[in-house]
Amino acid sequence: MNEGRRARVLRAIVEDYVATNEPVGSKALVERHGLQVSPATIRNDMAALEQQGLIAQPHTSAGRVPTDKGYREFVDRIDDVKPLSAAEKRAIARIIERPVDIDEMLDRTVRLLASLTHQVAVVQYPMATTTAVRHLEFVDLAAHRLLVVLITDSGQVEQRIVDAGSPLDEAGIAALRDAFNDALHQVRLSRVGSALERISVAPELREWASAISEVVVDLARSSRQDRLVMAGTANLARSGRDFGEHIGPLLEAFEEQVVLLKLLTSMVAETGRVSVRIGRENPVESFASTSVVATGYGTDDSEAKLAVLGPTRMDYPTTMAAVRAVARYVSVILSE
Amino acid sequence: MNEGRRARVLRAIVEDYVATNEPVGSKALVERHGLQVSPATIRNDMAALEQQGLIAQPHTSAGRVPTDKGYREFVDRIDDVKPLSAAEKRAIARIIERPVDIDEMLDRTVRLLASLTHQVAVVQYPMATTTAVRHLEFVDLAAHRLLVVLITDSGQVEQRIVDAGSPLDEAGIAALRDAFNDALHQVRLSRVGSALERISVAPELREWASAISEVVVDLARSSRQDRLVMAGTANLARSGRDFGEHIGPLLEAFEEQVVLLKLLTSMVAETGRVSVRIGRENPVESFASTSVVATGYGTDDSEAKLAVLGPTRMDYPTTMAAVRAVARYVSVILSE
DNA sequence: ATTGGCACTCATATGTGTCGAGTGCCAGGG
DNA sequence: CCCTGGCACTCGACACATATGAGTGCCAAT
Repeated sequence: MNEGRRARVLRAIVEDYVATNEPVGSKALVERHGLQVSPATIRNDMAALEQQGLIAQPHTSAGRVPTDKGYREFVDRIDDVKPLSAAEKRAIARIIERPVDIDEMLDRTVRLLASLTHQVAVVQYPMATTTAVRHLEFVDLAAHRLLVVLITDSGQVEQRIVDAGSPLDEAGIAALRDAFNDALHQVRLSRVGSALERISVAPELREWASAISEVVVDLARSSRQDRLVMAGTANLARSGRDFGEHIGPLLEAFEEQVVLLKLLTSMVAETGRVSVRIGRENPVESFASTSVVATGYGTDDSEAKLAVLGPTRMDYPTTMAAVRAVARYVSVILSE
Repeated sequence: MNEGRRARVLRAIVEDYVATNEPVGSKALVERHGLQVSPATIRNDMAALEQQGLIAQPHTSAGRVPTDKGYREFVDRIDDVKPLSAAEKRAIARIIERPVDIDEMLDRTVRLLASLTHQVAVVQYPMATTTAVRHLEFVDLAAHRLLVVLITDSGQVEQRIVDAGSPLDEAGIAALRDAFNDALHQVRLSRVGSALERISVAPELREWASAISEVVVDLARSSRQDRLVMAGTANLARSGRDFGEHIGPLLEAFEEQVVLLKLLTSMVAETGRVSVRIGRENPVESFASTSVVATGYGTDDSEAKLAVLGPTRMDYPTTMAAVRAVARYVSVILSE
């Protein structure tokens, strides 16, 4: 039995099924793909593929459909990711270039990715590991409450409210502001914790200082890293059938950013490499018929992930190409 | 023909239809609602109601279904909004109280509203009209680029990048920072524009100053007002059928925040009053079978809107009660 | 104004038969 | 050993007919 042809058959089945969303039979296969053998031969191959668990038939005497394992095989065999068309490349460059700020850029990026792939796109906020504290600002909100604003030299701004019980006057705030800025100016986010250990303030400010320290450490650690932007949920409706109608739990999972974040970080994907999780390969039950195509982006010192989510019956080559291309463009822009 | 009973019949039809999602017939009505008349009588009433365009039948010899106009009548007749259960009230108080910051609070609020109503919830960021500038911070990002951070005394933080072509050194940044903070400290957001007219800087900083001014004015004007938080899209899947399967355009509209914002602001709703738009009453085509229950929240000087979106076939009393209650609680918290 | 009776409508469910795509298997040929 | 053509078989999809019953509108009687 011809080994190379069997691989071609699998590829053909995946492609046809993705294109038509109908189980593909032996006859249609030879016609649409110019295979130089008879349908009967293909049937034998298909029987073998089914034996290996790569394809399955929805019911007796129907065509074959790829299984998760079949898609996996298919994806693993893609060696040269097909490049995007020139038009698409231009679109990417045009849309992403010259962003107003980070939020704006991520927003555009995620929309772009969604519209390129016709799927749901997700982008994680990037965090620069070399990012350092630029400035801390304290704003007196009302009695007992202080707004802490952390500005980094990569242009991120984080804020949180601190409430330490005892009142605080203008002079106190000024003293704290100076103390913290002295201690933290130009300190990397990853070192904020240790830098704060040797901060010294007047005794009556101790309580506030420790409360603030706690918050600042927290801000520095989780700075945006735990946020996601998403777009393209409307595309879910179009490909609704593909999820076996279990679209509800999926939408829920999408809203639960924690789940998505976990999923993304669990996909190792060193930058530049596109990794794929297919259907039940995902550790989440509601993703049983969902695939995730993810990759890292950003520069060495500013790593984050972006991904596309869609039905297992998805155009993997195109999606992977889009994900890779967008990640590269964004990385370039970010490194400037 | 008994006038009062006819109103009761309409109410009963709406309630039953909302509960069962099936056209309701004359017989079932008398049974489920203990009306002391025969089905034939109800049929006469129904004929009259249909005459007025309040109800309709999907096809001959099926039960009746409320029309948009019917729902409208029903909603207008709700005088005393039924209060929430004690348990629900406690849940609201517990979830919203003691927020870490505004973002956190709005996030919680919108999720709460979604889970209370089992619909999609939307909350607009509040803007205090009396809010004033607390501090402006300029961060040097790279050559030619400056991050402008605006901090208000209500604790909002806004940022944007300015790029004015010519380089700028540390001293220049410091000069600008001082000039702008002098001019704007404690100035209300609504007056930022005029306050900036009389700012004066060294000639070589003119170009930068005007670029920055433009950005700051923009920040002050649109400060967050144009952002929405949303939750509960998963609920769309559950009530999918109700939208006649046209769920796609709906999801699109939901992603297009501009549309939603316009819709919300077009619903006059003075604070404390819950207003309802039913189906085609909405000026947006894709909302043909969607209802919006909205209200204002916040204090006098800090107005914004929140709303619940769902199928026209929606439990209006409960939804309206939830919207009103949540708006009140949030207003109280905000005013502190 | 209300009621019971009655004929009528029509969406839905159920059953039956046909059709055809697709399969598995087998025996024959290169 | 692999490929091929042939053949019987399976079973979903579709069309069609029929039965069911909820619900209606109208009318004459109260």
